[in-house]
Amino acid sequence: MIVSGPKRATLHSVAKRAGVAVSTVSSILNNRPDSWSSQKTRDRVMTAARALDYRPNRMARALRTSRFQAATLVVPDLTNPLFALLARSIQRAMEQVGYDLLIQDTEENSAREEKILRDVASHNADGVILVLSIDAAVYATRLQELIRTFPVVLIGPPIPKVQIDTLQADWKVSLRKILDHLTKLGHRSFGFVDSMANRGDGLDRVAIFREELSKLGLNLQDHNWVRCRHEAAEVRVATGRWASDTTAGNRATAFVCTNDLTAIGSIRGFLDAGLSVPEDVSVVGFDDIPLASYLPRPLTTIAQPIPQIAEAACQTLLGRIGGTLQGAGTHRIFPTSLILRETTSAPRP
Amino acid sequence: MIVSGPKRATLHSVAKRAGVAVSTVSSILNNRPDSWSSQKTRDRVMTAARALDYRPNRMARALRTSRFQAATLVVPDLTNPLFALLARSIQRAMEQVGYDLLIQDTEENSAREEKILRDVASHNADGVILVLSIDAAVYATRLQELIRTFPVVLIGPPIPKVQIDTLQADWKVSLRKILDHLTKLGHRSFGFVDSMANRGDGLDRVAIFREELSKLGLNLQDHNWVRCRHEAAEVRVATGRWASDTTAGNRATAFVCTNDLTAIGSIRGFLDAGLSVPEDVSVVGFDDIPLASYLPRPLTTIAQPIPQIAEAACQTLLGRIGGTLQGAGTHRIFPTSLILRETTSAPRP
DNA sequence: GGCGGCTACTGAAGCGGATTCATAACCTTT
DNA sequence: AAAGGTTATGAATCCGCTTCAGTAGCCGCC
Repeated sequence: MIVSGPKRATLHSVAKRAGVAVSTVSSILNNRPDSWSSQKTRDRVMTAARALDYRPNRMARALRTSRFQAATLVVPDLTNPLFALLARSIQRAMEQVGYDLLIQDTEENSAREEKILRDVASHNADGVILVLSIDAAVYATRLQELIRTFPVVLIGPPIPKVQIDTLQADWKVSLRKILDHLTKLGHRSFGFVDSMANRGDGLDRVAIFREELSKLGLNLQDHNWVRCRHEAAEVRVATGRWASDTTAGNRATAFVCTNDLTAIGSIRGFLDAGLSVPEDVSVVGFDDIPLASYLPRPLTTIAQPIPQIAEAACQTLLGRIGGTLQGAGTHRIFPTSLILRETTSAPRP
Repeated sequence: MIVSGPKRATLHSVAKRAGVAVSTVSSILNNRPDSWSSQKTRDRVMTAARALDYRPNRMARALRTSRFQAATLVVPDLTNPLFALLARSIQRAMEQVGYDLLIQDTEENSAREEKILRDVASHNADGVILVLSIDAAVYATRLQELIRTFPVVLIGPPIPKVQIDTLQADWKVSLRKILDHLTKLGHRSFGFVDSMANRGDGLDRVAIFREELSKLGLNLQDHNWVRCRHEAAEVRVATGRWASDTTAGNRATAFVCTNDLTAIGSIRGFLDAGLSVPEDVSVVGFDDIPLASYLPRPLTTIAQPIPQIAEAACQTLLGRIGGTLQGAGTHRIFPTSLILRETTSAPRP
């Protein structure tokens, strides 16, 4: 259990063993494009490096190149499988290029989020991929300032007036797919469940939902708009309350939820209230977390192309870090697909 | 979007502005216990630092102190809320002491796990907290060698002959609690569902299960031992197969699962086969993930004290990193509690 | 008044690797 | 064989910070 083991090999020790200069070793090991050292020297150096099990000291390298070779990922809730999946994909993409990934969980706590955002530039990382839990516009000023000196990529909708790179799933078209599916089944009265009313794209989402609804000549009635601040816990209560509210006319026969966890909570709430899914209410989720298919009633939901989003986010961030990507913020939207399972059916006649 | 902003303040620039030496600034900002500088100088330095928005360059500090102030966490599956929760708790504990947290997900892939283990010491981190997905004994040699030069803490059962620090939940007592609860309900025939037959403590777990069972004069019959390599997907199939296997005598009326995800998959399998839970089979999980209480049938399960385990793991790791903890590996076991919900009931008469 | 003992601060040496630039070695060419 | 042109090599410097030996100034004491 001796933690301070034998001295690690350094460039210097490799150079000595190979009988060449430190700089020679450095340029050979990093195979610098110019300076083609002779094959002989090259071999000598490689052999020595291998023999000594040389690994560059990342601290020294970082100091010299002012690059950690690491990035930070900030998510609202690591516990949500969607973000875990995102984290996994991003980590995979990053490790391809030798980057480490730091993960910060804001736990959907805005004070914490603010703090993390303030300090994000003083961690062992060269840039950050951000998924915010409250409306990103709130941070407009801070972000504007941050990106001046630190590479940032935002997964979420663009922020007006802020020149930041963004990536997001196509919520509008997703909604269109959902509504198309539900109306074909015969639904005419829709509800919306928003588990994080203060979520980054929260307002945006309902707004677009309303817009799509209106194209069908429908609208979202207030009593069918169920919202609360957190995940499953509160959603369950909120949908339960909706279900037992007998006063409201024109009750929704199908609910669209902003994510799968919310959908699961909603279903629980409906069940609590004696409503069965999908017989009494249809429910559609968003994200297609792995669990969605293993629920007693496999969830109909929208799948996001997480690996692609992750990959693109990394490329963008690396572009900013390396300076190959410059200029105005880029914005990308990714297509989604509707996964039909068992929580949607025709409404009761 | 200018990423290479204005030059950040350095110790040197702060020193110049305050009109003192670099070393003075350093010792004041780190308020070194000795060297009580005069209040006057202290103020001057603080003011200058604030004015310049000075933040120590972590790369330089790391190089000098040969400490990244960061740790790695390796988990088998970030997607499992248990590990997400663990990651969150560890991150919280680490940030208390100014440490960053790197997260690596082995994705329950042993090749990947092996690779991660091999490279774990060459990342931007000072130590690692390990949760393995396959029997840790497999890595005995590698781990033995690793801890010679790199601080490691293992969350899981101790490995024979390896002097490594370990922490784990009390599986034996947990089982006792589960069996106690189930036998009181009248169950006499038990089954075991192991979703990761190759999981670190896998063998260990069945062995202890058998042991506890034998204390009650019972035993685990082979056809009631359902196992497979992965989570929900395979479990569902496996339990479904069990359920439809009519040839077996003395079929289990209650199943103990090694984790909640497995329990959820099992329930799904039973349901598929037309068995209802808990009327036909009782099911007990392990972990008490947040979702457990929101399932249509809230899950009876064992809760682990994740925050405490996380905290202790961090303390241990930091102790090794800082050298305050030395000598033989320490081993800690944490108490768990049985959470009674709705997936257990008396067996059919 | 010279000496030791303080206090309050300073100077300079690295940490390990990247990079620049001068020099050395080698090879053409005339 | 000397000049000219490559290419290979190594010494020096720097990155920003910590650390520690050390100095200057001051006080009190025999």
